[in-house]
Amino acid sequence: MAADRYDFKALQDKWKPRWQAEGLYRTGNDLSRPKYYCLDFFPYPSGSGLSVGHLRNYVPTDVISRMKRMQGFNVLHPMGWDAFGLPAENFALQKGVHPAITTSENVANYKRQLALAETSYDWSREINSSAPDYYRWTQWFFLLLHERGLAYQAEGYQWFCELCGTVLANEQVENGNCWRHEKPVGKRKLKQWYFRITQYADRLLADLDTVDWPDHIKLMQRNWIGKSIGSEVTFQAEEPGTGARLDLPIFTTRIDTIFGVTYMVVAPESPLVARLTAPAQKAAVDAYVDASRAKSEIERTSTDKEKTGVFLGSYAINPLSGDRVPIWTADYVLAHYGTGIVMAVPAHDTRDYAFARGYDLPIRVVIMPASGDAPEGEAYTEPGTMHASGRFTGLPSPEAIGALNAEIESRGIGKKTINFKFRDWLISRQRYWGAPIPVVHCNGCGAQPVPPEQLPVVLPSMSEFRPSGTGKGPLATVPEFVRTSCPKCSGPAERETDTMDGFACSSWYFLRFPDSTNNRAAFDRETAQYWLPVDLYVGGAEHAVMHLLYARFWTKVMYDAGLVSFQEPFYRLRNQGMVLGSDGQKMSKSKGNVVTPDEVVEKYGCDTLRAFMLFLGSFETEVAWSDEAITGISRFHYRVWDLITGRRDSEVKPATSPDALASAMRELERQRNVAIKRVTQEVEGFSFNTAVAALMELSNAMTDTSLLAGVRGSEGWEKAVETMLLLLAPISPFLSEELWEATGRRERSGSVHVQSWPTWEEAALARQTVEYPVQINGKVRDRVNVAADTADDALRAVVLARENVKKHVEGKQIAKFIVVPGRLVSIAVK
RNA sequence: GCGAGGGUGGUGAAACUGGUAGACACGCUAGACUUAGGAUCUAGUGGGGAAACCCGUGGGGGUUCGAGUCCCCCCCUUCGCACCA
Repeated sequence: MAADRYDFKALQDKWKPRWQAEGLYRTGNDLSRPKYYCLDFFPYPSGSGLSVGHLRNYVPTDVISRMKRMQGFNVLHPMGWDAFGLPAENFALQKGVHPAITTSENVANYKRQLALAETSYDWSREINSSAPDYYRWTQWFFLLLHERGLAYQAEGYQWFCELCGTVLANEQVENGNCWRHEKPVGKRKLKQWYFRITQYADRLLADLDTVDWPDHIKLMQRNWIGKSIGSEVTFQAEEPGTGARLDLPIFTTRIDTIFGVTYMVVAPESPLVARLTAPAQKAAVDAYVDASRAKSEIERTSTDKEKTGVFLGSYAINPLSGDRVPIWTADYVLAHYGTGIVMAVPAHDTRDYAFARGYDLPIRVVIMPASGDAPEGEAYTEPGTMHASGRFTGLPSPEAIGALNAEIESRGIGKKTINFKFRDWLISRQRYWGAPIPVVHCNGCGAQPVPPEQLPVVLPSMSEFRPSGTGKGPLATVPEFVRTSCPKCSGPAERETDTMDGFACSSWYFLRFPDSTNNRAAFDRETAQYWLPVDLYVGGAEHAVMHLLYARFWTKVMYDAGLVSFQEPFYRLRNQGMVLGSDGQKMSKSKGNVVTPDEVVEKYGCDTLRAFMLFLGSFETEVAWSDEAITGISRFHYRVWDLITGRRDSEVKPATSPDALASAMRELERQRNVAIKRVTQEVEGFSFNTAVAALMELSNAMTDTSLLAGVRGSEGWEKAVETMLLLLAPISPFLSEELWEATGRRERSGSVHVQSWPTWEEAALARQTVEYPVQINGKVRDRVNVAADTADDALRAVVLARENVKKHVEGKQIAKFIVVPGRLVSIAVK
């Protein structure tokens, strides 16, 4: 038998090198077997290393990968590094070391810590997005998007933090503040590269129906895309002074309220403001426009703030009612949504209502509620019956929308339109640590893509790469990088000096793992065809929109280009909950509540860390770390050890009768089958905490049984031991392997980790006798034990003969007698 | 404000399509063992009560033989979005 006492340290030292030598975690190349691609979100290897919080997803995906391997799947479970990007660069700046160096140090630390948890990654497929042989292909995808008209350059306002001296990505602006300084940021107008993701809006929306993702994530994407169906209608305005006619196109989802328009609003940023301002109003309007530009985004968008605006001094004609209404500018209208111009209907829009009340503008009711009168003191925003709306009066408003759309279309002044809230993806960064955008600017030929055979455009090694704050990236200061020749005319030209958003790197990395060393293509089509889409994708909900939307977009572009045959990259998605410190707060160095895998493995061992990560609580909810609760798992491992190594054999007592022994063994066999079913289904269904509980129940049942003489060594006992170790293998790999060996099984059939996953028999789950609680008028009054196959009539007779039942039924009428098979008996009396 | 989650013992949590609320643990209580340990084992542990019973899943109503689960109203809380016309 094995060592006397469970010694996790010794087991780790023993098995780690053996498994490595045996190549236990290498992905199989037999493409005829069914595959399972289990992927974790692409991590940024941060300087602070892993806390146990990071293991909240790495352990569960590892457990599933291990179970799937045992179930006969060819499993791809890889890991790589999202090493390009602002966090990596900022960390390097802070340390005063080149990001290539900090990145490789951080990666080494991450790998060391992941090894502590014995995650079964196939490290031969490791990738790093900052390596030239990776970003070469990121650039290649840029060219693909460019070739398909999906990458373009345009002037745009971008967040700019004066304190950082650089532009910021949208995701680095939190509530209008810079994430590093918590100071409001403004916007600067710069020429930027964009990806035309909005062209895929409809498909990004529709295909959400085809994937197995959490509903709230789908919802967040739907809201982010923000599809709204409405109408575009052109109003006519008169330019003050010249009297020239000006088109004022507006977007509305409520064209049925168009007869209620009492004024128009143009966003302050709109160039139309200047043209529509009458000389008498110029001073006031200019002051207003300047003031609103100076406002921070929070001030502007806060909903409870009073709405402000200025009359331009000009008027527009409502093409349907013929009304002449004043035109205002007000910053509650956003320049970038719809046309940046709004028809204001105070009677039926809460914002217009608030504004109209503030500036004493007329309110005209044109929709009546189905019952009663229009509400006083607020806008009526529900559908209703058309009122005071010319020939449309009397129609239900949803019908009127169709009729009005037909009307404006036939008159050529508008049409039904769809609008989206989200915008094209701004990908240029005036930063150093990213994939250079593979474009060359030529005076004669304009912006030219770098020919694919010239990739990668290598990021030059620089010692001074601090952002300049000039709106030009650090690469602009490297003449050898900038100076080049035009791929088209061969004349002198300059390289683009912006780098790509880090999200570009993570938009295709899942395609690289199946074929991570390919130097002829980003991926091999046949291999990709076999492995993709990803079967299970696990990570934090903070990427609900950005990364998951971008990756879906790239996948669809690849599909359109005929490169892949699937339209969605991630079939099944799950988000883990956060692990808080034992004080219930987010783990952070400054709070001193960070728990690292290092200290836990040192104190309790890898198996206990793994099982405890699963046992903490349900997978998707937030949980607090607990130093006390982990002892429960630790004890469980000790108990399993003692149970199987027979350390408690001295306590064995003879069975009271042969019957008692036989029925104990039957019960053990039932429990064994229950455990197989529960662990299998609960791991599959991400209910890891109850899967661990199921193993504890099996262990408890085995403990009870093992104390009877004649159990140990019996066939039934050996089956139970075997099942226990197989079910435990994905969760506690060291303990199960050691016991597998100690019981002679490894010698016969190899590692526990290469065994077939056990299966259960449905018939073996049934108990021979069933205890029925008896409810009388909803209260449990008695319990009866009967054979499981007792017929309802016989059961009724047994129940009614019981003293406790008689007591409650006597002298009353039995209105109902309900038997829920295997569950309970319920009697209704009156 | 809008949208989506969530409120269950002293604690973390279980509970399939409406079917014994609290599985599994932590903690606690009592006992055993003892080369005295923050170890291990045994028993108990939702609250009240000697018991019969009564009460109990945020609060209040309802449907049902039966409600943590379904319906209506309200409170608290976390997370998204935040003037999207």
